[in-house]
Amino acid sequence: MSATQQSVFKALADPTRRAIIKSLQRGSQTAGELAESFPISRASLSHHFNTLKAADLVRTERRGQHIVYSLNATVVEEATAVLLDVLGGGRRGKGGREKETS
Amino acid sequence: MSATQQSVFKALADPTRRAIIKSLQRGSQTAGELAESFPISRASLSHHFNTLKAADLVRTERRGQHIVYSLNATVVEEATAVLLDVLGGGRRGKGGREKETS
DNA sequence: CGTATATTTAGACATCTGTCTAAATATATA
DNA sequence: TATATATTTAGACAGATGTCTAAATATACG
Repeated sequence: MSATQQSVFKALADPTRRAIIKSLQRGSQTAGELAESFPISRASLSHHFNTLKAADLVRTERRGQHIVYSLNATVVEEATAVLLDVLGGGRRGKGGREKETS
Repeated sequence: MSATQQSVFKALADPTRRAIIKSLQRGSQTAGELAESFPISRASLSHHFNTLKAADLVRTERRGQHIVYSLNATVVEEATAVLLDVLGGGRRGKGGREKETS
């Protein structure tokens, strides 16, 4: 399954990471390709990649010297579902507390 | 309109604040009522309220000594739309607001 | 007015976060 | 092997975040 709900929302809280996600939505990219789109050091970018990987929002695959990043849309869907649940009217299981998968 | 996209995702990044939002989905509550549900001080809770208000995720209304908090579902919907946009394959919304409203 | 209740603000403090530069690791290729 | 390229890791640092206690503010009521 995915990482914790907490790690996903934490990852989504940074604008650079949201931009990375959005960029990957158009297709997989190597770390170097992504780096060309962002005005921060490659080391900082790598740090963001770690956060995104911890949330399972992106997957990686080595291709020669390069590492290819791709979006894991399933986790984005799960985050969407969490928000939709808040909107949904919430007659959840008989007065029971929702299990907050933090 | 709503606050920045950044303030909304920042607000959603904390599990206590997500729980507050979820609690308010069942109906408006006073600060004191909410405080009974969370094992942190009222001062800390008030701090979270400020973050949620900054994101326009909640609205307040004074009722006597009490302050009533209610969910602003519109902003939750907007956050959902941002995530759906990532999933959607980049179809543009009318109005063309592609700018990252960080 | 004076006191009780409800909530927020102020100040402090430890921890987390995003960034950087420098160094390390991994792969490709001459 | 030696060297170049790609990416990550290590260490440092300023600023943000979440929490607390104590004090301040706002309203209600005797």
